[in-house]
Amino acid sequence: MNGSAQTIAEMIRHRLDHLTPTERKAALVLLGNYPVPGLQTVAQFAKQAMVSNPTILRLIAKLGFAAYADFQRCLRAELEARLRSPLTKEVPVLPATTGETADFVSTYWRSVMAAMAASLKELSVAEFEGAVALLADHRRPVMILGGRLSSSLAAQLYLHLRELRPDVLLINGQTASWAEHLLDVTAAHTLVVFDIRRYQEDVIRFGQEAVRRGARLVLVTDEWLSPLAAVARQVLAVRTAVNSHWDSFAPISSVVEAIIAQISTDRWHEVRERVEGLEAIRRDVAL
Amino acid sequence: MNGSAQTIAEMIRHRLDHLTPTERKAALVLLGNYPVPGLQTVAQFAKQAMVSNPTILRLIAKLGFAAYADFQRCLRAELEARLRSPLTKEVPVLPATTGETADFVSTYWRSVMAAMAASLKELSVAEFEGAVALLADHRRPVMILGGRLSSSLAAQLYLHLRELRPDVLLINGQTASWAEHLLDVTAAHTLVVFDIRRYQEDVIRFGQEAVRRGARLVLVTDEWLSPLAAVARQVLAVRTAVNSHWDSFAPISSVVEAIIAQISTDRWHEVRERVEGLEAIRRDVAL
DNA sequence: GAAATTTTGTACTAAATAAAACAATAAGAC
DNA sequence: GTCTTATTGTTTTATTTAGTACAAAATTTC
Repeated sequence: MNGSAQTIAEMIRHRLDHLTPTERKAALVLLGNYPVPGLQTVAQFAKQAMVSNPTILRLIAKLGFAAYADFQRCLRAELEARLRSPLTKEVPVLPATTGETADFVSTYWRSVMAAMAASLKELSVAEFEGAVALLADHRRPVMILGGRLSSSLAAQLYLHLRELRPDVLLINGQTASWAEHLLDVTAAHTLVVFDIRRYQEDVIRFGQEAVRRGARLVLVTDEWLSPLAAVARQVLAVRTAVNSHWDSFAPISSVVEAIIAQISTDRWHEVRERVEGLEAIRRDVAL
Repeated sequence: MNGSAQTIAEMIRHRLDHLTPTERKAALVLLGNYPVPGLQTVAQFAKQAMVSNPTILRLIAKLGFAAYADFQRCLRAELEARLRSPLTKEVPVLPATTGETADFVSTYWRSVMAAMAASLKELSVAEFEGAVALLADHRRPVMILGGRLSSSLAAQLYLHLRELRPDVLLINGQTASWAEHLLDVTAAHTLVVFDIRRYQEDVIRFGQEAVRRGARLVLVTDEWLSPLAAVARQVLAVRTAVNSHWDSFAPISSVVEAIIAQISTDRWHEVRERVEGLEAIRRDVAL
């Protein structure tokens, strides 16, 4: 068996670009509601992913498994480790290194830091730089969209990016009103979507339609990858699973800040001018 | 099909005394690390439970399934529902030290992690717990306010806290419209303010006036402390200074999440009921 | 634009699996 | 202690399943 401690989900994400289009389709279905599709028979998995049986087998082979049964065994082992704590039980306590306290905040904090560390390892520098290039390009108007909970992250990017450049739009409010924004999307646009579990149908549809209209999509998502990963130009995936019933936004927040920081550094002369201009205006208006 | 409202685990527990000793043995193995044994083949399951194949099949039959495949389909459906829900717990992943790269993201990321680590040391557990107590108290309506950039953090707290309890209000929009909210503030209110450098005059005035009206103020701020610290009941201060022209929100975001996590854990029964109720409504409205 | 190569699906085979029939064992009744 | 019944395991049989060979299609290369 492959001795590495990484999950199959991570393996897939890592090799996603080395897969053929159809294989990627199947892989994304698996990640979409991981790991259930992989627990079915090859035929069922293939049907769900709308590919043929051999494609599934080829995918599994590329991941380094000698047989489909081995792959399933692996998935079940992961699942077992992951489900070990039932809902009713107390939140597991992380091992505290000597001298450190074991209160709730500290424990939680450490699990966030663990997620941050894991995210750093998994975040693709190439994807990140691609996203920065798109967002730093003033000729490309930017639209930003988030889900029900992740809309605060969309807001964070919006509020900061707006300081750095013009033509930034935050899509919020009722879903029904999104149609008008979609109508305005052109091939010149860059769309940033925040989509983390559970992935939102309306957000996904918006992203897909925007891509169909030629926009370039930057997707910020969690380790299980939103279905939008299939059509995104750049995928920024981080670890959000922490010691809580809710996902942590800290790693995502850091991605947003890192983008802002990189743009600020790369184009500091422009940015500085703009920020100073903004402050002057605020000062004047306040009086 | 069977009464699909209950899980297979519940079905088994319910019928445990009507099973033969060997069947019970198998059933308990299944419950032991549910649902993984049931996702294997009959032979594997039987071997793990140290019973014969037909015993497994008889057990499955007694649970009301016509075929083993049906039973597995059911288990997978359960699993899917369980893993998709925000009620799911994740096992935290611990950081693994690795060869360090020196690209921009990595460097930035490390400075955020340093800020996180510093924040953990400086964050007062007593202040945190006091804040949680205030926000968990349903008799106290909550108002949330953020500054120009930190309003995304206010939104984050609002979006999550709203999932856990009623009477949560986010103050946004134009400064001029804040007056009406201020008028509604009573001594029963808890006000949460996010104020980080550079501290905003209007936000500070709002906080001061709210305290004058008897509200209790929870202040979330940076290491340099907003002037509001003078009148705040609880001050949650974290390190936000990082390797950038802008402050990092990750530590603040983590404070927000830690509050949400603590409330979710402490009052899990209430919270679970509420979250399930919300999901039911969302499902219904979607139709 | 034709040839070569890669990608993907169809048709088939060999192996494993679920399920049934039957035999053996254990438990309980009288 | 023998008979009856309930319980469990062994063997066998159809299916289903994973896996393979090969052809079609799509893509790339020249």
